[in-house]
Amino acid sequence: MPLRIATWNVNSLKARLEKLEGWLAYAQPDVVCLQETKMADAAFPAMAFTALGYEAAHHGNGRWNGVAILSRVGLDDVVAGFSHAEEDPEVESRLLSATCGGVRVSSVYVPNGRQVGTEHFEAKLRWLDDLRRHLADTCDPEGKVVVCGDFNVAPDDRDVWDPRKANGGTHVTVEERAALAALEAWGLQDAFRLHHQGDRLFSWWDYRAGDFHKHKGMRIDLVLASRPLAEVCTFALIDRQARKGKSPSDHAPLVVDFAIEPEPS
DNA sequence: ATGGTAGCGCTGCTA
Repeated sequence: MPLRIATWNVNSLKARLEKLEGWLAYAQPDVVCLQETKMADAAFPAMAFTALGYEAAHHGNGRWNGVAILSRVGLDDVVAGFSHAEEDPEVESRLLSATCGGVRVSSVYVPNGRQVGTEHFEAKLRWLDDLRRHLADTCDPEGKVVVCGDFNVAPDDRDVWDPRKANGGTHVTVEERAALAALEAWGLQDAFRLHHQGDRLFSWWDYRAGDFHKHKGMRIDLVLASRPLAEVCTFALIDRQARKGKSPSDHAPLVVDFAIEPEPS
């Protein structure tokens, strides 16, 4: 059995818990990275996941952001935030790391950036660079490392519904793509692209204006894998079914399989 | 079509 790792921006764990529970039973992931739980740690429904066989860790402050990792192959050495916490960017709770079955897993929720040219956009670029530094400080790219989450960057024009219309907006700028490329240059590969080369294979669609049904979205949810894992990546799928039905998240989950045996914790 | 929807939580912010 391969090790199955998934990532899903659930856009409120409280609103999505029932849907997530059903999806876990259906997709059978070993490790799940969640983003936008919009929850405080005290409200995290750990018991719901325990009942399904998952250990869980959460890092959230309440109303916005919030990340979690669920694992049924062990959950050790949990760390919230960056290794270098000079300016304490972790007030926003966008990064959580843990070792699961011998894989160093990070769940990331990269800042949206709002508008190009604003302080929020600059903060997004700094955050991506902080993530690169954090990984370089704490991980070996020749080891088993995955960085999973909502990167709020569409890696290239195939990942945007209309590159011409998106031009000038966030998620598609040269600067954001360069920051993502710098992460990859450290030693990570976009696992989805190891198995799919097509365009318009999106993971997020705006709730507004019926964008999902117009196929107007972006691929911004990624699993980045170090070389030893990328070499044994056997499967990758964006589960569009989970974006349908009653009360969906605006993101679909991404599922990736690696042909490795989980190491005991 | 510079609109539109969802979540949180109670007013407007974030996405």
